[in-house]
Amino acid sequence: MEKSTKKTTIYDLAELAGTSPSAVSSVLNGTWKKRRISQKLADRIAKIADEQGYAVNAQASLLRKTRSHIIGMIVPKYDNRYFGEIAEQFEAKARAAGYFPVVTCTQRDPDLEFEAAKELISYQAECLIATGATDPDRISAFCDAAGVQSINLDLPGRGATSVISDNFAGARDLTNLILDHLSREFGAATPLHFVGGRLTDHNTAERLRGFLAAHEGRAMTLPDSHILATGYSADKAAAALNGFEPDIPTGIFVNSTISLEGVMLWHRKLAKGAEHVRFGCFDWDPFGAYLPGNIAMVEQDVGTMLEKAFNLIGKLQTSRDQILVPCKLRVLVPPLDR
Amino acid sequence: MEKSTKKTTIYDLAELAGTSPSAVSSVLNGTWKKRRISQKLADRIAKIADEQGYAVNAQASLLRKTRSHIIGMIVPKYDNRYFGEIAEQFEAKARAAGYFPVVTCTQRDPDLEFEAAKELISYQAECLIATGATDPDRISAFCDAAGVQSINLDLPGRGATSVISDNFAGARDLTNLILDHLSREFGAATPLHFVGGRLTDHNTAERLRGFLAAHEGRAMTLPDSHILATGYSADKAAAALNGFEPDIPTGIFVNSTISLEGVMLWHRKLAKGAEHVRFGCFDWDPFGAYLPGNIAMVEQDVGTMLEKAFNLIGKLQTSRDQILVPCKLRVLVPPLDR
DNA sequence: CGCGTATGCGCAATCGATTGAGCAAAGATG
DNA sequence: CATCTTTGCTCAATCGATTGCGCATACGCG
Repeated sequence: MEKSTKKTTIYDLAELAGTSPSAVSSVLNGTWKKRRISQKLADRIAKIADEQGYAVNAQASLLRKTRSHIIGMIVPKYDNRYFGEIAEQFEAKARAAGYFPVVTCTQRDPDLEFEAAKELISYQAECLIATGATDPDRISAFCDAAGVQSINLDLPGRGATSVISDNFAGARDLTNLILDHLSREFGAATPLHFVGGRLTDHNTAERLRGFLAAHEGRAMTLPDSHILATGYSADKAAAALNGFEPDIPTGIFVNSTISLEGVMLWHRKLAKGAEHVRFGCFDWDPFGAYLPGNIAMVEQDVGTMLEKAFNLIGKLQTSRDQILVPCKLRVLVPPLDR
Repeated sequence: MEKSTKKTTIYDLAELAGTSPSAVSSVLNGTWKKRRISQKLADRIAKIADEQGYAVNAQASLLRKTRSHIIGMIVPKYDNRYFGEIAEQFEAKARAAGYFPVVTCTQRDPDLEFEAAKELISYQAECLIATGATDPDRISAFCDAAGVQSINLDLPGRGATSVISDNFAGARDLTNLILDHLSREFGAATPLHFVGGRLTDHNTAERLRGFLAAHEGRAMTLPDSHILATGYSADKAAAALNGFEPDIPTGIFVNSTISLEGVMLWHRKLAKGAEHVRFGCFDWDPFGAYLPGNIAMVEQDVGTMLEKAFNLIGKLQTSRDQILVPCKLRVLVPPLDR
């Protein structure tokens, strides 16, 4: 056990084993059979390396090699289960495919996103998956210039192939489900409220489109005042609903779990009428499923989305397509009789 | 826009700018003033680098430099808000301190944990924070051998300084709170049930100790059957409670949010008695706060824990201390009159 | 003009691992 | 014994950026 601060290198090991650095290198990276190193020497080197607590210097190694096997992902937040699951499954799938995954969280900050992307490219990432990026096109443009493949996940861009949820269909189905439920439970349904998200954001726009389509399909006209796209913040969602005291059965389409937190803040403070509020949420959370009044949640199909994304890796991207992945509608209430 | 697959290097830029690689290097890494490069040449190089979409090769750069500024973290899962918050705050604090954070998720798999630690050390990480590691000592031993500092977070080890929550005090306070609440709301309290976790696990052991201490403090004897440390799985927690139909006011100490999911599974299926079940959970989840019957949650103080951990970085660890960080008790019910 | 100092920049060694090429010795073949 | 093949290993160039050192040229000053 040397106490030197310098790390052990293959040159140190070579000296200890009385052999050359190239022999050490090939033994430790598994190419020794190809290089006709004897089993005996290989064993000796491996033993010494183990004793010395040797770890290869990835910087030196990767500098020489042609491929890094690094694959990067940018994630905006870890404050919900969706991105957590994306990160976790991404890492698992990447490792299974022989990659070294590096995930970095960029707080929905466009500049940080870009910096992080640049850093990942500096580390010679072979592919970059930008998840929920605020400015995906800037990232894909830089990746293009650097000759690195990029893929958009969750939010589409025009600079690279995008794998996204089918927000329109998911939102339409969820809206229909809430409306149906209101009719069955209370005998009639009135137009829902739409809470959360930003209208300039692609996903919110698509979900609103599905929301409106469901209402149109029933020839229901939706008052403008029912659309409360207040952004991604619990407080803002709660503030937007503040003062709203539903005196008839009422349904709410909640856009994202963070908005759901806001809706719950409002809901629990309702003096009256809380018992005939029903809602559904576009996004899944295990505890969301147990909230009083929650009818259904839309779960995005993370596994399939990542599978599609991984299938794109290495393939020449011939188009800037959007790959739509259907969502799973999780119904939380027992079916009512009709 | 060259279409070559090879990446732009400082040599390419030097040629384009009609200067030397050393000038390019110093301009791009900010040391050009020290090297007395003229503003004019610096501007020209910066412009060309920008046009070419140049990104420094971190491998080459770090190989030459003495410090990597990389700091690694190992996280077991992203399936709850706790670890998500740890990862997010770690990255933010690391960046603020000028580090390049790399977080990797190891699925509670001891071998994967070790492999990931080794990889991070290969990348010349200067410090490794092992969060909730299954086998922290193996990791710190390897870090020691490689001359890399390691810190344990959330779960203690004997090989490195550990920053952990004060599980004992948190659990004792939560238990007392639930017992108090039962007394006030229903006039009397009976011994609680303890659901979730593994008794061999340090945190569960400490929490159980706090749980028992609170009962002892009231001279309550706890039947062995009340301790259901069924591991970290919602299904197992639900199964352990299966058949339990409380006919008197009942309190449950839920150890971790994943167990809370199981308790809710059981609770919502109760034929009767659900209305006098009260529980508290050791761990925080925003939606957990809105669950019917939930009295309080214990939130671990992630910010302070990470602060303490960051304060250790670079400091010579003179001891293998445990640094205890108090938890925050989040009371979810309005105070009852006495 | 002569000498000292400041300015601006390039040369070449270096970091640690990888890898094509090649050399020496042992073994096989006739 | 001579020649060819195989075995086992080493040499040295290389990846791209960093950095100590040193060489010009320009400038200041008496």
